[in-house]
Amino acid sequence: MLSLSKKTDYALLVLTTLAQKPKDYVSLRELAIKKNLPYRFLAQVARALVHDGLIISREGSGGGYRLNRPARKISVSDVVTAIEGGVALASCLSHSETECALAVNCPLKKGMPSIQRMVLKTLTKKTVADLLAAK
Amino acid sequence: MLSLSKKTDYALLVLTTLAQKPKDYVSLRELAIKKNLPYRFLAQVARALVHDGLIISREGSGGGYRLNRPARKISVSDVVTAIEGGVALASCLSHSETECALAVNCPLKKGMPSIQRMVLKTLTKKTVADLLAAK
DNA sequence: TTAACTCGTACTATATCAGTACGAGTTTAC
DNA sequence: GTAAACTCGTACTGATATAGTACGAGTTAA
Ligand code: SF4
Ligand code: SF4
Repeated sequence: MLSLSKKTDYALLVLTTLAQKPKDYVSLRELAIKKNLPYRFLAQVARALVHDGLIISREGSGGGYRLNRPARKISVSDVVTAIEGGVALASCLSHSETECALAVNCPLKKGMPSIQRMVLKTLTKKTVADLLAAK
Repeated sequence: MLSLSKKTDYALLVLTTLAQKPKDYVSLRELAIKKNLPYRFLAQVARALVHDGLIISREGSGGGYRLNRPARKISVSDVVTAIEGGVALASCLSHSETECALAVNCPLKKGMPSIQRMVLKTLTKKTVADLLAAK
Protein backbone atom coordinates (compact mmCIF):
# COMPACT_ATOMS: atom_id res chain seq x y z
CA MET A 1 0.00 0.00 0.00
CA LEU A 2 1.44 3.32 -1.07
CA SER A 3 1.30 5.47 2.03
CA LEU A 4 2.91 8.14 4.11
CA SER A 5 4.72 6.88 7.17
CA LYS A 6 3.19 7.24 10.58
CA LYS A 7 5.94 9.68 11.41
CA THR A 8 4.85 11.89 8.56
CA ASP A 9 1.26 11.61 9.65
CA TYR A 10 2.24 12.66 13.16
CA ALA A 11 4.29 15.49 11.76
CA LEU A 12 1.29 16.84 9.91
CA LEU A 13 -0.76 16.43 13.05
CA VAL A 14 1.76 18.43 15.05
CA LEU A 15 1.95 21.12 12.41
CA THR A 16 -1.79 21.56 12.11
CA THR A 17 -2.01 21.71 15.88
CA LEU A 18 0.68 24.36 16.07
CA ALA A 19 -1.03 26.22 13.24
CA GLN A 20 -4.03 26.70 15.48
CA LYS A 21 -1.94 28.70 17.94
CA PRO A 22 0.69 30.23 15.66
CA LYS A 23 2.08 32.60 18.27
CA ASP A 24 2.32 30.31 21.26
CA TYR A 25 4.97 27.85 22.15
CA VAL A 26 3.09 24.61 22.55
CA SER A 27 4.32 21.87 24.84
CA LEU A 28 4.77 18.62 23.00
CA ARG A 29 4.31 16.49 26.07
CA GLU A 30 1.00 18.13 26.69
CA LEU A 31 -0.05 17.41 23.13
CA ALA A 32 1.15 13.84 23.42
CA ILE A 33 -0.91 13.28 26.52
CA LYS A 34 -3.99 14.93 25.10
CA LYS A 35 -3.84 12.88 21.91
CA ASN A 36 -2.57 9.82 23.70
CA LEU A 37 0.51 9.52 21.51
CA PRO A 38 4.00 8.27 22.44
CA TYR A 39 5.84 11.41 23.54
CA ARG A 40 9.38 10.25 22.81
CA PHE A 41 8.40 9.30 19.32
CA LEU A 42 6.67 12.61 18.73
CA ALA A 43 9.76 14.38 20.00
CA GLN A 44 11.84 12.75 17.28
CA VAL A 45 9.37 13.94 14.73
CA ALA A 46 9.34 17.45 16.12
CA ARG A 47 13.11 17.63 16.13
CA ALA A 48 13.23 16.65 12.48
CA LEU A 49 10.84 19.48 11.75
CA VAL A 50 13.03 21.88 13.69
CA HIS A 51 16.06 20.62 11.84
CA ASP A 52 14.43 21.46 8.52
CA GLY A 53 13.30 24.85 9.75
CA LEU A 54 9.57 24.17 9.61
CA ILE A 55 9.09 24.89 13.28
CA ILE A 56 11.01 26.64 16.02
CA SER A 57 11.67 25.27 19.45
CA ARG A 58 12.18 27.01 22.73
CA GLU A 59 13.82 25.00 25.42
CA GLY A 60 13.18 25.12 29.11
CA SER A 61 10.14 25.61 31.21
CA GLY A 62 7.33 27.28 29.35
CA GLY A 63 8.98 26.30 26.12
CA GLY A 64 7.74 24.15 23.30
CA TYR A 65 7.28 24.52 19.58
CA ARG A 66 5.72 26.97 17.20
CA LEU A 67 5.59 27.38 13.45
CA ASN A 68 8.56 29.07 11.83
CA ARG A 69 6.44 30.47 9.01
CA PRO A 70 2.75 30.76 8.12
CA ALA A 71 0.92 27.46 7.71
CA ARG A 72 0.19 28.28 4.09
CA LYS A 73 3.93 28.35 3.44
CA ILE A 74 4.45 24.84 4.75
CA SER A 75 3.68 22.27 2.11
CA VAL A 76 3.09 18.58 2.57
CA SER A 77 6.12 18.09 0.39
CA ASP A 78 8.20 20.03 2.92
CA VAL A 79 6.99 17.68 5.62
CA VAL A 80 7.63 14.53 3.64
CA THR A 81 11.10 15.79 2.87
CA ALA A 82 11.82 16.63 6.50
CA ILE A 83 10.63 13.27 7.78
CA GLU A 84 11.18 10.75 5.02
CA GLY A 85 13.94 12.49 3.16
CA GLY A 86 12.04 13.18 -0.01
CA VAL A 87 10.17 11.51 -2.81
CA ALA A 88 11.69 9.04 -5.26
CA LEU A 89 9.04 7.00 -6.98
CA ALA A 90 11.74 4.92 -8.65
CA SER A 91 15.17 4.32 -7.27
CA CYS A 92 16.76 5.94 -10.32
CA LEU A 93 15.07 9.18 -9.23
CA SER A 94 16.85 9.27 -5.92
CA HIS A 95 19.80 11.58 -5.67
CA SER A 96 21.54 9.88 -2.80
CA GLU A 97 21.21 6.18 -3.54
CA THR A 98 23.23 4.26 -6.05
CA GLU A 99 21.53 4.21 -9.38
CA CYS A 100 19.54 1.23 -10.58
CA ALA A 101 21.51 -1.35 -12.53
CA LEU A 102 18.78 -1.44 -15.17
CA ALA A 103 19.09 2.23 -15.95
CA VAL A 104 20.73 1.49 -19.26
CA ASN A 105 18.03 0.60 -21.73
CA CYS A 106 15.21 0.81 -19.19
CA PRO A 107 11.94 1.58 -20.96
CA LEU A 108 10.67 3.38 -17.84
CA LYS A 109 13.59 5.60 -17.10
CA LYS A 110 12.51 8.37 -19.44
CA GLY A 111 8.90 8.37 -18.36
CA MET A 112 9.23 8.20 -14.59
CA PRO A 113 10.42 11.76 -13.94
CA SER A 114 7.18 13.12 -15.31
CA ILE A 115 5.10 11.13 -12.80
CA GLN A 116 7.46 12.11 -10.05
CA ARG A 117 7.10 15.77 -10.95
CA MET A 118 3.33 15.58 -10.96
CA VAL A 119 3.15 13.88 -7.59
CA LEU A 120 5.64 16.31 -6.17
CA LYS A 121 3.65 19.20 -7.53
CA THR A 122 0.56 17.93 -5.76
CA LEU A 123 2.40 17.60 -2.48
CA THR A 124 3.95 21.02 -2.92
CA LYS A 125 0.64 22.70 -3.61
CA LYS A 126 -1.07 21.30 -0.55
CA THR A 127 -0.16 23.18 2.59
CA VAL A 128 -0.79 22.76 6.27
CA ALA A 129 -3.20 25.69 5.97
CA ASP A 130 -5.19 23.78 3.36
CA LEU A 131 -5.43 20.81 5.65
CA LEU A 132 -6.87 22.98 8.37
CA ALA A 133 -9.17 24.91 6.06
CA ALA A 134 -10.87 21.69 4.97
CA LYS A 135 -12.19 21.41 8.51
CA MET B 1 11.60 8.13 1.32
CA LEU B 2 8.18 8.04 -0.32
CA SER B 3 8.54 5.52 -3.12
CA LEU B 4 6.97 2.79 -5.13
CA SER B 5 8.02 -0.71 -4.20
CA LYS B 6 10.49 -2.61 -6.34
CA LYS B 7 7.70 -4.98 -7.23
CA THR B 8 5.72 -2.10 -8.64
CA ASP B 9 8.75 -0.86 -10.51
CA TYR B 10 9.25 -4.31 -12.00
CA ALA B 11 5.57 -4.49 -12.86
CA LEU B 12 5.81 -1.27 -14.83
CA LEU B 13 8.92 -2.60 -16.49
CA VAL B 14 7.12 -5.76 -17.52
CA LEU B 15 4.12 -3.83 -18.77
CA THR B 16 6.14 -1.41 -20.86
CA THR B 17 8.05 -4.33 -22.29
CA LEU B 18 4.84 -6.15 -23.20
CA ALA B 19 3.48 -2.94 -24.63
CA GLN B 20 6.24 -3.01 -27.20
CA LYS B 21 4.93 -6.29 -28.61
CA PRO B 22 1.22 -6.05 -27.82
CA LYS B 23 0.22 -9.04 -29.90
CA ASP B 24 2.88 -11.53 -28.89
CA TYR B 25 3.05 -13.73 -25.85
CA VAL B 26 6.36 -12.83 -24.28
CA SER B 27 8.29 -15.32 -22.20
CA LEU B 28 8.99 -13.98 -18.75
CA ARG B 29 12.03 -16.14 -18.24
CA GLU B 30 13.53 -14.73 -21.39
CA LEU B 31 12.86 -11.20 -20.15
CA ALA B 32 14.32 -12.04 -16.76
CA ILE B 33 17.51 -13.33 -18.33
CA LYS B 34 17.82 -10.42 -20.72
CA LYS B 35 17.34 -7.86 -17.96
CA ASN B 36 19.19 -9.94 -15.42
CA LEU B 37 16.30 -9.97 -12.97
CA PRO B 38 15.24 -12.72 -10.55
CA TYR B 39 12.77 -14.79 -12.54
CA ARG B 40 10.78 -16.22 -9.64
CA PHE B 41 10.24 -12.80 -8.23
CA LEU B 42 9.15 -11.41 -11.58
CA ALA B 43 6.76 -14.33 -11.93
CA GLN B 44 5.03 -13.29 -8.71
CA VAL B 45 4.66 -9.80 -10.06
CA ALA B 46 3.31 -11.04 -13.37
CA ARG B 47 0.78 -13.26 -11.67
CA ALA B 48 -0.52 -10.36 -9.65
CA LEU B 49 -1.00 -8.46 -12.89
CA VAL B 50 -2.85 -11.40 -14.39
CA HIS B 51 -4.98 -11.62 -11.29
CA ASP B 52 -6.06 -8.01 -11.71
CA GLY B 53 -6.69 -8.47 -15.40
CA LEU B 54 -3.97 -6.13 -16.62
CA ILE B 55 -2.26 -8.85 -18.62
CA ILE B 56 -3.17 -12.25 -19.98
CA SER B 57 -1.10 -15.37 -19.63
CA ARG B 58 -0.81 -18.38 -21.85
CA GLU B 59 0.64 -21.47 -20.27
CA GLY B 60 2.79 -24.06 -21.90
CA SER B 61 5.54 -23.99 -24.42
CA GLY B 62 5.46 -20.90 -26.57
CA GLY B 63 3.34 -19.21 -23.92
CA GLY B 64 4.00 -16.14 -21.87
CA TYR B 65 2.23 -12.88 -21.21
CA ARG B 66 0.64 -10.12 -23.21
CA LEU B 67 -1.38 -7.02 -22.38
CA ASN B 68 -5.07 -7.51 -21.80
CA ARG B 69 -5.91 -4.03 -23.05
CA PRO B 70 -4.13 -1.17 -24.82
CA ALA B 71 -1.24 0.37 -22.92
CA ARG B 72 -3.03 3.71 -22.80
CA LYS B 73 -5.80 2.03 -20.81
CA ILE B 74 -3.44 0.77 -18.13
CA SER B 75 -2.75 3.45 -15.56
CA VAL B 76 0.01 3.57 -13.00
CA SER B 77 -2.74 3.58 -10.43
CA ASP B 78 -3.96 0.24 -11.79
CA VAL B 79 -0.49 -1.15 -11.35
CA VAL B 80 -0.03 0.18 -7.84
CA THR B 81 -3.40 -1.26 -6.94
CA ALA B 82 -2.58 -4.66 -8.42
CA ILE B 83 0.78 -4.89 -6.69
CA GLU B 84 0.55 -2.89 -3.49
CA GLY B 85 -3.17 -3.05 -2.97
CA GLY B 86 -3.91 0.61 -3.42
CA VAL B 87 -3.09 4.05 -2.11
CA ALA B 88 -3.85 5.23 1.42
CA LEU B 89 -1.82 8.29 2.29
CA ALA B 90 -3.11 8.14 5.85
CA SER B 91 -4.34 5.03 7.59
CA CYS B 92 -7.79 6.52 8.02
CA LEU B 93 -8.06 6.50 4.23
CA SER B 94 -7.63 2.77 3.98
CA HIS B 95 -10.75 0.75 3.47
CA SER B 96 -9.47 -2.52 4.78
CA GLU B 97 -7.49 -1.59 7.87
CA THR B 98 -8.91 -0.64 11.21
CA GLU B 99 -9.42 3.04 11.50
CA CYS B 100 -6.98 5.30 13.31
CA ALA B 101 -7.69 5.83 16.98
CA LEU B 102 -7.16 9.58 16.57
CA ALA B 103 -9.90 9.89 13.98
CA VAL B 104 -12.15 11.65 16.45
CA ASN B 105 -11.09 15.24 16.62
CA CYS B 106 -8.14 14.82 14.25
CA PRO B 107 -7.35 18.14 12.57
CA LEU B 108 -6.05 16.28 9.52
CA LYS B 109 -8.88 13.89 8.90
CA LYS B 110 -10.93 16.33 6.87
CA GLY B 111 -8.07 17.54 4.75
CA MET B 112 -6.33 14.30 3.85
CA PRO B 113 -8.86 12.95 1.36
CA SER B 114 -8.24 15.90 -0.91
CA ILE B 115 -4.52 15.15 -1.12
CA GLN B 116 -5.25 11.50 -1.61
CA ARG B 117 -7.59 12.30 -4.48
CA MET B 118 -5.05 14.51 -6.18
CA VAL B 119 -2.28 11.94 -5.95
CA LEU B 120 -4.63 9.23 -7.14
CA LYS B 121 -5.69 11.42 -10.04
CA THR B 122 -2.08 11.83 -11.09
CA LEU B 123 -1.46 8.11 -10.96
CA THR B 124 -4.68 7.41 -12.83
CA LYS B 125 -3.86 9.87 -15.58
CA LYS B 126 -0.43 8.44 -16.27
CA THR B 127 -0.58 5.29 -18.34
CA VAL B 128 1.89 2.70 -19.49
CA ALA B 129 1.60 4.24 -22.94
CA ASP B 130 2.70 7.60 -21.53
CA LEU B 131 5.73 5.98 -19.98
CA LEU B 132 6.74 4.56 -23.31
CA ALA B 133 5.97 7.69 -25.26
CA ALA B 134 8.42 9.68 -23.16
CA LYS B 135 11.15 7.60 -24.72
C1' DT C 1 17.05 24.31 42.92
C1' DT C 2 13.56 22.15 40.94
C1' DA C 3 10.11 21.62 37.61
C1' DA C 4 9.01 21.86 32.82
C1' DC C 5 10.70 21.83 28.78
C1' DT C 6 13.78 20.19 24.41
C1' DC C 7 17.98 17.61 22.47
C1' DG C 8 20.38 13.48 20.88
C1' DT C 9 21.72 8.85 20.37
C1' DA C 10 21.25 3.99 20.94
C1' DC C 11 18.58 0.23 21.34
C1' DT C 12 14.56 -3.18 20.29
C1' DA C 13 10.57 -5.35 18.47
C1' DT C 14 7.76 -5.91 14.58
C1' DA C 15 6.31 -5.49 9.87
C1' DT C 16 7.23 -5.12 5.21
C1' DC C 17 10.10 -6.00 1.27
C1' DA C 18 12.81 -8.61 -1.74
C1' DG C 19 13.93 -12.78 -3.05
C1' DT C 20 14.39 -18.13 -2.96
C1' DA C 21 12.68 -22.92 -2.83
C1' DC C 22 9.95 -26.33 -4.46
C1' DG C 23 6.84 -28.65 -6.94
C1' DA C 24 2.47 -28.95 -9.72
C1' DG C 25 0.03 -28.07 -13.90
C1' DT C 26 -0.33 -26.82 -19.09
C1' DT C 27 0.81 -26.66 -23.91
C1' DT C 28 3.74 -27.32 -28.06
C1' DA C 29 7.09 -29.81 -30.77
C1' DC C 30 9.34 -33.78 -31.95
C1' DG D 1 4.32 -40.10 -25.44
C1' DT D 2 7.69 -37.66 -23.62
C1' DA D 3 10.64 -33.88 -23.23
C1' DA D 4 11.02 -28.98 -23.28
C1' DA D 5 9.24 -24.52 -22.44
C1' DC D 6 6.16 -22.26 -20.30
C1' DT D 7 2.93 -20.47 -16.08
C1' DC D 8 0.78 -21.29 -11.31
C1' DG D 9 0.84 -21.23 -6.26
C1' DT D 10 2.38 -21.37 -1.69
C1' DA D 11 5.82 -21.41 1.84
C1' DC D 12 9.90 -20.04 3.47
C1' DT D 13 14.00 -16.84 4.49
C1' DG D 14 17.07 -12.85 4.91
C1' DA D 15 17.46 -7.96 4.83
C1' DT D 16 15.75 -3.53 5.60
C1' DA D 17 12.46 -0.11 7.26
C1' DT D 18 9.10 1.24 10.61
C1' DA D 19 7.48 2.33 15.04
C1' DG D 20 8.55 2.75 18.81
C1' DT D 21 11.42 2.69 23.91
C1' DA D 22 15.39 3.80 27.01
C1' DC D 23 18.32 6.87 28.95
C1' DG D 24 20.43 10.80 30.05
C1' DA D 25 22.16 15.56 29.01
C1' DG D 26 21.21 20.40 28.34
C1' DT D 27 18.19 24.74 28.87
C1' DT D 28 15.05 28.07 30.86
C1' DA D 29 11.54 30.09 34.10
C1' DA D 30 9.65 30.45 38.51
S1 SF4 E 1 16.04 2.55 -14.18
FE1 SF4 E 1 14.14 1.64 -14.78
S2 SF4 E 1 14.09 -0.06 -13.41
FE2 SF4 E 1 15.77 1.08 -12.59
S3 SF4 E 1 14.68 2.32 -11.13
FE3 SF4 E 1 14.64 3.60 -12.90
S4 SF4 E 1 12.75 2.98 -13.75
FE4 SF4 E 1 13.00 1.44 -12.23
S1 SF4 F 1 -7.23 10.25 11.66
FE1 SF4 F 1 -5.76 11.84 11.65
S2 SF4 F 1 -4.07 10.84 12.55
FE2 SF4 F 1 -5.43 9.14 12.19
S3 SF4 F 1 -4.73 8.54 10.19
FE3 SF4 F 1 -6.32 9.96 9.69
S4 SF4 F 1 -5.15 11.79 9.56
FE4 SF4 F 1 -3.68 10.45 10.43
